Amino acid sequence: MTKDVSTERKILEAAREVFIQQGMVGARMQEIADKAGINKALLHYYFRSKDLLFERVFMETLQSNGPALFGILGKEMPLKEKLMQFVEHYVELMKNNPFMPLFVINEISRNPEKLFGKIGSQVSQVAMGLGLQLKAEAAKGTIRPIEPVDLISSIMGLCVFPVIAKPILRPVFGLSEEDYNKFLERRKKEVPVIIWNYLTDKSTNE
Amino acid sequence: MTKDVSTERKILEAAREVFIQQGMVGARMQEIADKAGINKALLHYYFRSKDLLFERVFMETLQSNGPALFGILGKEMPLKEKLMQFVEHYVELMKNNPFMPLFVINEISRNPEKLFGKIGSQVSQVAMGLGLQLKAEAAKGTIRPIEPVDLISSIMGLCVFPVIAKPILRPVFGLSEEDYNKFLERRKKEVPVIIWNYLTDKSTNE
DNA sequence: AAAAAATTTAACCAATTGGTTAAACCTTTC
DNA sequence: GAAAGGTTTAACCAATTGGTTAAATTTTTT
Repeated sequence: MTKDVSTERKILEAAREVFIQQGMVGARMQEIADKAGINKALLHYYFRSKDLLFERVFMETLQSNGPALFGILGKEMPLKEKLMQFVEHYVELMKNNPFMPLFVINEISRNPEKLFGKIGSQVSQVAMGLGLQLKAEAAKGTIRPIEPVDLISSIMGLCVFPVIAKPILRPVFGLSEEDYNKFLERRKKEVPVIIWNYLTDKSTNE
Repeated sequence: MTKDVSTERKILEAAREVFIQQGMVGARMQEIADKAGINKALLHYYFRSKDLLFERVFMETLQSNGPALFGILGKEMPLKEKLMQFVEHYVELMKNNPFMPLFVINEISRNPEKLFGKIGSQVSQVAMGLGLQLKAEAAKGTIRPIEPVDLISSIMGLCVFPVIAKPILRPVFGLSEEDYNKFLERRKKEVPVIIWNYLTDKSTNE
């Protein structure tokens, strides 16, 4: 069954599922083999060790999503437009891969150095470009002065929390699955409003 | 050494450190015993199994922080005041326990049911109270109408992301430890501003 | 059809790990 | 000083798990 898909891909898909749900430590090679419809021997025949397999899956996960997402911030585009597009893409991405953010955060926390050499420099580049735009806009007086870290942390925090905290939020606020989905959709509109309000507000607090 | 501290407490402190840094799956009983300055036999003599020990540590973690923190939202107090106090406490709490948020989120994700019976109902109560206040203020026209989930998710997301994403943010934005701490301090002031701006802004977007 | 590569089977190994046991040794309590 | 409980030591067990091996079988390539 599904013979047209290469075994390597079947393994990678299976591994991705298991790693994302169980984490690197919790994942079992046997479970990955089962889910891929093969046996452990063949699994090791393709990817010599658990570490190598994980490395591959993790990097694929990042590379297949990171560039497109953060690329938005690097485009030549008005700030507000960037903001809306980024949030839309980011929330949608997480809606389709709910386990991803926690997975990424966990594994980066477990091994911060590994990451930076690979994709860190690209993101840094984007951050720098964004920084210039923020400075220029602030000089024109169209937005308040702000550091890129502050802005990106705010945007991502607003988007990511509802997803990673879903198991807490749903019972505490008594949300049905449908309620929760509405809530997520609301974020797509509201997060840009929150951020844009903040950026363009002239009043000093208090 | 430190003989006045009961062995039970020494174990719990050690276990807390190990669990928080390694997670439930990654933690090793031997490491906990070592860090507590005792041996594995005694460890099992006090807490029969890893599961029981973890249960105890996890609940202590929640119960020693949750009520005080979310209690703020339940107090009789102007919204803006709640907002500022909550953020101040929350960020400070995480500054002193940087591994806690990721730990809590992970373990709740691993086992959502276990939590709700214990502290979920209290938080629900607080959420309800907050909901009434939000409705009353919105009726008076002092803030925009908003659901408690939306508000709390926004506040917590803005506070928690800088902490859990620290290993990403620091290298990507080239922050020194000092820079990062300044950044965190900035959050204490800025998060309430972001939220309050959003709540009190009358303009419909675009 | 022959050669090469992919896949299965099944047994096996070594290391780790949660947990146990039993005897001895301290320390405190009564 | 006897009893009881806390603590150590050290060996041990069973289960899990990452990884290996070798031979047999199937599929693909040439």
